Amino acid sequence: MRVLIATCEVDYAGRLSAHLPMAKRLVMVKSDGSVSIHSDGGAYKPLNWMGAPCSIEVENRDPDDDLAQVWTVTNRGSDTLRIAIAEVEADQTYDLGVDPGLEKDGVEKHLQELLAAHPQSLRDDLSLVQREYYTAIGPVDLLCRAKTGQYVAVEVKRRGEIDGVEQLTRYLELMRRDPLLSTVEGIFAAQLIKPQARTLAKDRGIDCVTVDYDHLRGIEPDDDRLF
Amino acid sequence: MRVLIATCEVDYAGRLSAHLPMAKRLVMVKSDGSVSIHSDGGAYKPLNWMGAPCSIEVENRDPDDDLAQVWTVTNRGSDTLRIAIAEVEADQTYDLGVDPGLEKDGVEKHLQELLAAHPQSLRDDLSLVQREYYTAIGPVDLLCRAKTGQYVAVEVKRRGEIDGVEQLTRYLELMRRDPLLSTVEGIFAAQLIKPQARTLAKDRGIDCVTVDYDHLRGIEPDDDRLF
DNA sequence: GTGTCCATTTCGAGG
DNA sequence: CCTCGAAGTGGACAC
Repeated sequence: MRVLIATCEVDYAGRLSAHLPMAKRLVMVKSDGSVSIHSDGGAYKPLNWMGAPCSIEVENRDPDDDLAQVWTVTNRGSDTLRIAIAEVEADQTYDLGVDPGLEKDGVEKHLQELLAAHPQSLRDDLSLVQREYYTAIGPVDLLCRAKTGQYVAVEVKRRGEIDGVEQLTRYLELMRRDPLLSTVEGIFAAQLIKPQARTLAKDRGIDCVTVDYDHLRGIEPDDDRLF
Repeated sequence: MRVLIATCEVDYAGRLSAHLPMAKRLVMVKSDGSVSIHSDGGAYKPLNWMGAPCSIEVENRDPDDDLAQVWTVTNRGSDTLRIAIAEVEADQTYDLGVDPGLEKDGVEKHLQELLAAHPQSLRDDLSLVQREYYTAIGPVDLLCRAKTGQYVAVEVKRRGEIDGVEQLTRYLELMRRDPLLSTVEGIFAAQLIKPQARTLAKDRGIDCVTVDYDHLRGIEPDDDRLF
């Protein structure tokens, strides 16, 4: 990885056009060729960038020139990033090796697994029919069945917002065209459900259930005998 | 801005849990206190980060210890980022000043402005009633009216996908409850419309129009006399 | 502050 | 390869 601190002006032309006036910034060049230009503020997102794969062409200018170097970064498409460097304050290259990678825990998939193992925590008369039940327009997170035989489709979200309700509505609409599932009900399950989503769900006849991730994770298989 | 190259192990606990094994990485500390940890690959997104506002507490360890320093970064919520540093290869601080900022051209807002100025390019009998017409659930990009008096709601996207059709559908459903707008029609306008979105729009009785940004931008005010 | 929507979103999974 | 959905999404803007 190469890290420059340089006074530069940047122009991007591609999916949109963008311009950065001359100022001192950090330029990061990764070993895959990707380039990102960071300022000393804002979030982690760079001001400008070019993702890999791309190629960098460097043009050196005369010492008398206002510009020391001009980089032209292009990718396979028609995107172009032009970095005009007036002055370089630092230029270091480091060998970081390959990163062993990030391990995550607590995302939607995990929540879905826990609910698939304990559908009673959604409603005590439910049992699992299938996880990732495939419809023509996408997979329903959980398909369950009540003791009465009634089918129930469950959409699982980490945070319950309007989009999730729309998604479940589409699934329900499609599933109900199948005679076997003509009366399928919907449950919208999330760790936190926003009021707007709750309102829309109610309007659509969909039940909302908030789930406690930590509590679910604490349920040991042995605890099932309590039912 | 402070830039470290350090062999470190990182743990994040907050909206999820995440762990990074010991490896050499770049640690960027911005003057607002935000921290991001980058590897030498992937896109611009860091492996882990903590956005401002946050505070950093540094604990120095014994020289004999396996760890040189342990940073604990916390924000106002309950998020915690723990950076355990075994070895520091580089540690530089630079004064970058405040960035003059990015100027963009070609995003959805511009497309919306151009279409507001030339609604005939969507359908030749349309004139603009209002841009950003506010409904209770969000703003409709363009509200237009045909020569017959018929109202037309337009949703503008850079790329037309299913979400955009859902969005316009929600607006239409709500607007039609208003007697004045009870027959409002919908137009889905984008530079590129994906087949699934086109199919869904057709099913909902919504017209699709693909628009050419460069061509629209080329229409001079004088050209209007051609109508 | 909350709510909604855009983004050069990035990222990953699945067909 | 594309398509779709999730993200610690982040960021802007209106209410």
